[in-house]
Amino acid sequence: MILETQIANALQNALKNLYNIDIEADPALVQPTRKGFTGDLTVVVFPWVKVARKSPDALGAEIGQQLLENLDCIQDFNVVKGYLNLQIKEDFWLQLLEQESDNEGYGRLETSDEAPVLIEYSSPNTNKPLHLGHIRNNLLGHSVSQILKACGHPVVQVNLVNDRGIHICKSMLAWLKYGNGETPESSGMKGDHLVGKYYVVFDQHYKQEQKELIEQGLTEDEAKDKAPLILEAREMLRKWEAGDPEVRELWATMNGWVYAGFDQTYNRLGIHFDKTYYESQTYLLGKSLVQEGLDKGAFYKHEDGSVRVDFTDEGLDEKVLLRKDGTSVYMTQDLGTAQLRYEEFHPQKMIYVVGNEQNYHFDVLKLVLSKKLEKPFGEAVYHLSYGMVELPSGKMKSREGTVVDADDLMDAMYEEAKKSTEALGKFQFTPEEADKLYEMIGLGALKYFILKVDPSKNMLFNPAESIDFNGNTAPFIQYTHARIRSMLRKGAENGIDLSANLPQLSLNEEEKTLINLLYQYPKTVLAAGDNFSPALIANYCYDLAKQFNHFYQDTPIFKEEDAAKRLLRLKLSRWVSLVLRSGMALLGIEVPEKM
RNA sequence: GGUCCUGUAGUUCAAUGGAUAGAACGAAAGUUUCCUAAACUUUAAAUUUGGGUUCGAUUCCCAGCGGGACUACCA
Repeated sequence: MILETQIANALQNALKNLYNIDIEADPALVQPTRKGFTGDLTVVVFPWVKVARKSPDALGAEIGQQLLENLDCIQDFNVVKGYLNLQIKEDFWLQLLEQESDNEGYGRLETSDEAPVLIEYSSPNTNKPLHLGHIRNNLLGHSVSQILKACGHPVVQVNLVNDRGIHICKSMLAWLKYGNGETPESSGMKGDHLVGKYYVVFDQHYKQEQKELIEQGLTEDEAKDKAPLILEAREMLRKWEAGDPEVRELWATMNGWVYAGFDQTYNRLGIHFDKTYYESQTYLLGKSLVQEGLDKGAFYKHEDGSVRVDFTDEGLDEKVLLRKDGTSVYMTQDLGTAQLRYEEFHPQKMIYVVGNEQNYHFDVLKLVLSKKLEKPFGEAVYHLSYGMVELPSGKMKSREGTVVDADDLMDAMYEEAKKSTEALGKFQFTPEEADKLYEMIGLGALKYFILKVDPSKNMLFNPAESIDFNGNTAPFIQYTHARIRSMLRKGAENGIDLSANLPQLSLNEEEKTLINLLYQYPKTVLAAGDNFSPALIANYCYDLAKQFNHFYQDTPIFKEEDAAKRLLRLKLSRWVSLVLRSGMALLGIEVPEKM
């Protein structure tokens, strides 16, 4: 941002001096020069053409002349149709290279001591294993956390596990009836998958019962409501809420299986939480807030006994906050956890990574907290709303069995990575090295595939086509990194000292383009933080790797006879490898030394 | 019905209101006695339609058409 800020300030002065125009010295007025034009940075002068009463070309020339005279960093300028293109002195680029090419923290700010940003993500139910939708959630949450840290914010990552409710009772009941005491140990099944299996078993039997009842003359709705299994499940939930020891014990056991399974999946994905909340431990808190709102007259008791809030004047509907039987709904619980988190962490911001199907819910949550309960943290609530992962057949539906299981998908990616690596047969890896590499490549490809898409947009996943390893993918970037690392090892073997200083020398086009691109990295990290968008980092890494490969293709390094040029190119390569590693780490993706 | 989101090459994705709309996959054609060819080069191929605002619109506004979500005492 150094250049942009300097130029923006000089631009402000120039416009004032030349035409008595006042503008904000906004660094965003200075943008990278578009490919195909001469220059490094560009100012668009159209906005001031009218006020200055000059032609775009004349205006650009006059401003350019002022900047040239007043700024040391500018070498030259040219004007094309109102675009003022500035060329930066090579000295600036060379100095940047000398200063930053071995800085592993390049592009990252020191953590400040401001109030933390709290980010909730994952938020699974304990009645079924994680699927592709959860993967997008988890990857986004983790990556945004890393990006915010890199922007200097203290971050607290939290999970909220929905561990109670009718859905869990369904799995429990089916296991009691049809499980024959099956456990993860006895079946060799991962705990979350085992519990998920009985959730499906429940649904199958439940459907069968409904069918029979309909044949006896009941309507579909009646059958759904009167089937013996659902009555039993409800009874079980009632017992759970009453604290029945047997039900509670089974609940604890089966949830324990699920947590063990989740932990494996989380570990493999490389994510962790600073704190995990459980709905069973927090759902009561919300009720006191609902009471508080009732006392204040912010909510009202409907004639059927439920507590509701009216937002018809905000263009929304009325929303139930407490069921007529006094039990809590999702909203009740979210009110409580928000309060709890505020008291525990006093965060400047509370980010909820939740799919866009819940936009309405979070509009209401925020309104209730800020407008109705007048909580100081209401405005801190931020819904990081992301798009659905769709299959060619449409949305994933767990009940219809059209889900892509998270563990299966990771296994498949590993196998793909293994297959491609073995097909190339380039290196002899030990079994341990190979295993690590396949995991790195397979999961990298998966993570990148998901994170490169703008979070707010829906995306498509086609299970029939495996995720690519070529083109705009993680393996492409990983490969570029590995290549550079290999060069650096060779350089070290040949006794090239990368800490030596560069003499005065000039840069070729390829080199300058690369340095210019590396200069963009810190800005990109900040932009990714402002927009909560790992996609910006992913696309940056791809551009950098692509540009490096282009450079590498026709620029000799070890064969270069001029030792100074050789040194420059190696330093530049090292810098690229560090930034690639740093950027990929922000996405939660590791890069190999060899592949 | 109401509210909101969305529409870019055959396909999957890019483009703070700025220049000639970028990539990748797929298709066609090339590059290896040379630092890792999971690479590189070249070709063909796109802004849903109609208005408006603007010096300038893929981007902002309005309308139509297409797709999706929400509109639960589920989460």
